[in-house]
Amino acid sequence: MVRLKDIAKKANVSTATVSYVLNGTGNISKETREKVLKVIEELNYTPNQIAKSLKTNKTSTVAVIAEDITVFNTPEIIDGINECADGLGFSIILANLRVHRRIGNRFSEIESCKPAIKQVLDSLVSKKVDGIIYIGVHPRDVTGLIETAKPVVYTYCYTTNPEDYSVNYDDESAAYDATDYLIRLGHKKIGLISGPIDSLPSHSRFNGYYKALADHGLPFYPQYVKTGDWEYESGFRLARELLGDPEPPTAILAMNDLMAGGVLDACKDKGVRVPEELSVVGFDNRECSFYYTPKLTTMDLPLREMGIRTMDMIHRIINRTGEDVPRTVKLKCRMIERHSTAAPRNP
Amino acid sequence: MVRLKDIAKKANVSTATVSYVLNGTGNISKETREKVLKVIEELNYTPNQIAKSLKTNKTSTVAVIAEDITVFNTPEIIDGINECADGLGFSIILANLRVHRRIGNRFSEIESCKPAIKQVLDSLVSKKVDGIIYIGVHPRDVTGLIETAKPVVYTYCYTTNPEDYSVNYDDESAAYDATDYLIRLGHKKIGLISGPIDSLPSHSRFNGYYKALADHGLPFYPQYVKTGDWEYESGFRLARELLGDPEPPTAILAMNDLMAGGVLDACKDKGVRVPEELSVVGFDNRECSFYYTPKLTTMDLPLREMGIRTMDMIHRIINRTGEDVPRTVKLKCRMIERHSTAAPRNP
DNA sequence: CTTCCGGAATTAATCGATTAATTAAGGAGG
DNA sequence: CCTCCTTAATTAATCGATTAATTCCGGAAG
Repeated sequence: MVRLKDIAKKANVSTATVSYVLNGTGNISKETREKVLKVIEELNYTPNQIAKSLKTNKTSTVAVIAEDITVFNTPEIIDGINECADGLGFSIILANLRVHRRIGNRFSEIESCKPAIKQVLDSLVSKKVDGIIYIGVHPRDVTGLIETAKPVVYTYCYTTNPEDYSVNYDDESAAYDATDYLIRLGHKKIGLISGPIDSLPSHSRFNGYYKALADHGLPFYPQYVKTGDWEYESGFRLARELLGDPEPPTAILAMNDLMAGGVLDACKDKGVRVPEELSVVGFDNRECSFYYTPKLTTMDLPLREMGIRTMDMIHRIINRTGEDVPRTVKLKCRMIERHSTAAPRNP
Repeated sequence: MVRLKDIAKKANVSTATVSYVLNGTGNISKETREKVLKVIEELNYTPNQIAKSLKTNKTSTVAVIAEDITVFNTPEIIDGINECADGLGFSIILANLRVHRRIGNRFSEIESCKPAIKQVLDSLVSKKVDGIIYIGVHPRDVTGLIETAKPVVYTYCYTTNPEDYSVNYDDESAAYDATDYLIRLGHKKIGLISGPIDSLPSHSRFNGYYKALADHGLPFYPQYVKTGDWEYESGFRLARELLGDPEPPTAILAMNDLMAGGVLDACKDKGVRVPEELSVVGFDNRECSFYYTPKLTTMDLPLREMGIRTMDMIHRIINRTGEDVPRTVKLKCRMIERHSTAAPRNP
C-alpha cells in the first residue's frame, strides 16, 4: 500500500506539501504541484480515508436508517440519495430497522423501535458518519425517535419539532390534483376512500379533496367519504358500501393503490365496469397498479427526487456555510393516467 | 467526546490496560477489569471506530455494490445481508450502479459498467471496507468485472472463475419442481416460455423442465418450447402461438412473472379461462404476481436467505480461520400455489 | 546595508486507538 | 540467597493522514 509518506519521499518534498497538493490548500508553486501529482499518478496513490477521517473528524459518509428497505417507497428514495451522494463524493452506510417484521403495521408502536435505533446509533453509525438520514415506511410522526448530536434529515415521515429537517411530498396538492382531474373529466359525485383518521396524510389528502370540490363549486357529501386502513380489504369493503348508495358516486379516489385494488375487485364482484361506469384513481404508483385490470390511474410520488433533495439537504447542513437551510421541503406529485378513468356516462 | 485516554486517567491505569479490557485480550486482573469497566460505564464511553480501524486495518464494514437497488430482487437481498451483518457487528456501505438507467436491459453491455465500478472501488469503498458483496439484477456472467484485492462474494449473478465466491438459488431444481408440480396435477402437455437462449438461467431452467418430463416418462415436444426475452410482450405473443397449436398445451410454465402476466392477458384475449382451461405458472414471486387476475402460482426465490448466506460467507472469508469456505452456495426455491393452476379437464 | 514582507517550503504535534516490548512484583525451586 | 517464572501492569512506537507554527529565502523599501 502506497502512503502519503512514500509520495513525499519519491518527490523529495515533505508530507505536508503532498497533503497541501492533494487538498488544494496552502501555498504550493506550480512546479512542485506538478512534480507531486506526477508521482501520485506513477504510484497510483489514493489517500487513506480512515486516516484522513481520524484527523479531520469528517467521514464524508452519511447513515441512511430505513424503517424497512423492502417497502416499495424505500429503494427508490435510496437510489436518489445514492445518486446525489455520488456527485458529492459521499458514501452511505445503510441500516435497516425491519420495522415491518418487528411491529407489522401497528405504526403507533413505533416507540418499540427506539432500542434498535439506539443500538444502530451507538454501535455502528455515530462514530463513522457526518449525518443521518431517516426514511419512514409511512408518513407519520417520529418526533423524538432519534437522539443524537449529528445532523438528521427525515424523509417519508415528519416530526412536530420545527427545528427538525425533513423532505416530503405534498399530500394536499396531490389529492387536490387528483380530484381536480376527475372533476375536469366531468365527475361531480366523487367517492373518497381515506386512510385512518389519525394519520396526517389522510388529513392532508382530505383537505386537498375538499378544496378541489370547493374551488369547482361542487357540494361536499359526507356519505361519499369512507375511512379505510390502507389495506386491500378495506378498499374492497368500502367500495361495496359506496356502490350500494342509492346515488352512488361515478368516481372513487382511493388514498393508496392497495385500497384502489380492492375497489377494482369490488367492481368486478358487483359487475360494475371500470372505467365506463366508475372511474378509479389510486395513490402511490406502486408497481402493482400497473398490473391491475384495468391498469390503474394513480399519483406518482417523487421518490427519487425526495432522495436527492434529502441528501442535498444533509450535505448543506454538514457543510454549515452559514446559509440558511430551509427546514422542510415539499415536492409535487404527478398524475399517471392509465385505463381506470374516463368521463362519466351520466354526469 | 470521551477518549480511551480519559478512561485510563480516571481509572488510574495505562491506556494499554483499558484497551486490553475493551478487547478482552492481555492479562488483566479481575479488580482492574472491574474498575475500568465501571469508569467506562460512568463516562458512557464508546471507542472511536475510526481510530481503531486505522491501527488494525479492519473496518468491520463491507461494501454492497448493487447493480440496481430499484429492481425487485435487490431490497430483500440487502435486507438479508443487513440482518446477518447486524448479528456480526458489521456495517454496510451501499453503492448503487444504476445499471438500468445506464444500459437498460442490454445485459450484454454490462462491460460499460466497469468504469463506474472502478470509481466506486477507488474513491469510496476500497479503503473503508473489509470485503465486497456484488448483487446482480439478473443471473448472468460478470467474470472480471471487479478487480480488487479484497474478498468478493457475488450473489444473483455468477462468474466462470472457479476461485470466485458466489451465492445463488438453484434454477434447475426450481424449474424441475414447477414442472413436477404441474405433472402431478395431471398435466401432460406443458408449454415452456423460456428466457433468451444465451442466458444461463434459461438453460438451467430448461434442464429442470426436461428432466422432470423425463423422470415422469413424458415425451418432450420441441414445439411446446418458445424463447422469449423476459418481458411481458414476449409472454403475450408466445402464449398466443402456443394456444394456436392444433394440440395446445394444458399448462404453461413461464420463466418469469412478467412473461406469465403476458400469458394471462393472452388467455383473456383469446377467451381461454385460467385455470379451468389452462394452468399458468410463473417464476420469481414478484409483488405483481399477487395482483394478477387470477393470482399467479409461482416460484418464490429465497432472496432474504441469499442475503444472509452471502454476508455469512464474506464474513468467514474476512476472518480467515483456515476453515475452507465453499466457493458456491445454491439455495432451493419454494412453490407458491395460488389461483392460476388446477388439474386439467381433459388430461 | 538593514529591515521587513510574503511566498514556498518544512517541522513536528496531533487525531484515538492497538500492541510489541519492557518492567515490576511475587512465588517457587535449588 | 539467588535465579527463574508467571502474572499484571506500563511504556512508547505506530497506523496515515492534517495543519498550526516555523523556517528559509529573495526582493522591495527605507
